Amino acid sequence: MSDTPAASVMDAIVSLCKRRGFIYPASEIYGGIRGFWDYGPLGVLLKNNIRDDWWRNMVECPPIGPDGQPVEIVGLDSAIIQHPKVWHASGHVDSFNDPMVDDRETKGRYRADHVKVLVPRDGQGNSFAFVEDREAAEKKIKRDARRNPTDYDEVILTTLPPEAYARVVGPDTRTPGTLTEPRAFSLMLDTYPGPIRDEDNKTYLRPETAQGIFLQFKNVVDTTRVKVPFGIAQVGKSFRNEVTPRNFIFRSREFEQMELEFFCPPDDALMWYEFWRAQRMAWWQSLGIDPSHLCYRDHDADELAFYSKATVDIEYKYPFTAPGFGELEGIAHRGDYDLSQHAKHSGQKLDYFDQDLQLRLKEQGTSAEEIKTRSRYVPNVIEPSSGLTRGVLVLLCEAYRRDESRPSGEYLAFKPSLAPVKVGIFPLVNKEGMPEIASKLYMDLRQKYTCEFDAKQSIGKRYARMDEIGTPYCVTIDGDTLKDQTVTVRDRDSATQQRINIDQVGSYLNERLSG
RNA sequence: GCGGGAGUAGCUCAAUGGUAGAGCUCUAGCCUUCCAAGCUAGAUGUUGCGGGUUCGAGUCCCGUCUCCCGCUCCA
Repeated sequence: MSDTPAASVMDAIVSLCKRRGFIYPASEIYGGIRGFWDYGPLGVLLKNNIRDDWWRNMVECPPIGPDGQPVEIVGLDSAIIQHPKVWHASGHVDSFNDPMVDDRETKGRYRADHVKVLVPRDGQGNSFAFVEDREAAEKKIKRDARRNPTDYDEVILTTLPPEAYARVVGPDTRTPGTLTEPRAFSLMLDTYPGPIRDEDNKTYLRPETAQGIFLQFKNVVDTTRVKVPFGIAQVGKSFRNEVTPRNFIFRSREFEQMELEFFCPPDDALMWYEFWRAQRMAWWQSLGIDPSHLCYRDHDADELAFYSKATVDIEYKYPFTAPGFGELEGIAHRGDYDLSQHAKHSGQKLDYFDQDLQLRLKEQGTSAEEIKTRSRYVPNVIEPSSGLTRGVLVLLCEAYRRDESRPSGEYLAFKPSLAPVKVGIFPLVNKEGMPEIASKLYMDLRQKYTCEFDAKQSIGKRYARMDEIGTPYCVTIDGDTLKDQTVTVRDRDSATQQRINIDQVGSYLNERLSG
């Protein structure tokens, strides 16, 4: 990428995406709607190409496991809307509803349940709030209230009645009464299935596809021949009320995820976590992303969800985070949290009887009692969860090139197999039999590849157009084709040409576009 | 949600309170034997939206929406 400032690189990418039909603002003719984007003719091709590659490498041709055998993964497409109890069981209703308070004076914002308050025991005078720095609050007590901190009790802000807020001094100010009352931030989008809008009907648009997988774990085990360890993969839309949708499609309120829930025996969970951690990085690199633009970020212990034993993010160096990185995929060791939660809330048994393990333990001479307890368990889950729409953004950022020496000035260097359009087919001149030959070649190639036939304007303009949308190859029929059946194939990245026989075009493309 | 900046053709941008423009793109035709060539013609605007001030508003004022930057948030 050039040394242009990050903002201008992003602006150029956003502009190119609209100009050439990759991504448009949603509802644009009505002024747009915050956090939503539409994928245009080329955008949907690019997105589908990433999705199909993921599906192929997960479900149809999964990687080879640690034991040398291909891992077993099946697909699923669950509903976006599920029973409301699902989201209580999963923890989303509680954890996605953090009450927040704002400080009108300092413009700070705090999670209300993280704010603690020192309240005078005799009820006289102001109270002093703090988040972590209790000493600062005590200092204010001594200096501003001229009292002893031991005269105060520590309470959580949310336990105070609303009328008490007027006498609370915010964490980063010395004036009382600047804090707003806690406001709930619901990070899930509500919906009311059924013709009558009734609070009893209230449920949510899923904030992740994963829960649908857990809900069908039992059905998949009972109705297909899978055996633990195995995975269930799903691609689909998810919805979150992000406080601040920002950075093009990076953080939007409707987005698309590619998630795998991999179920394994508790004893092997750490091994599978390491396995997927490596596999997922390898997959992103296989899409043509420069390894130096990707990194792992292990979550610190205090950052982990309470049920997670380990979580790592795969991050990408986006133009708007550079030189830092931003999240692309998370791989979480979720323990047995999800299945246990749903077992508890639904009253259904979601454990698994492991016959293979039973047999192995028997061979090892384990006691009958131990075999019994160890071969029935709630599987642990390793969850590689990636953003498909973030993947689109990453490939656009990664492919974007500036080259002033080119007619187009900029082009997209997608890995050929992922490019929205694979081949441009042009008659050099729109006469003398060339259009007919080009048209015939187009009709032939379109059976296998996304192709564009273009006979308009100068050849340079046509090449430039193809550069801008990232088409890796252009086949041109010229005067020589009429004499010796040869055509030129132009390579996008080098802008050089090669002359081959028209009959070899299919195999030429085959070699370069498969994988 | 807060603060700052911005919004004019598909894109990039002009226009002292006085007739809304340019370049590129795009379309049609001519021309053209390899990199946005040339010629001709054409299309695209309720100046984000809604009010107000004014004889007259793209321009000034108010509201609102969207985008960008910084906070905040992102189990």
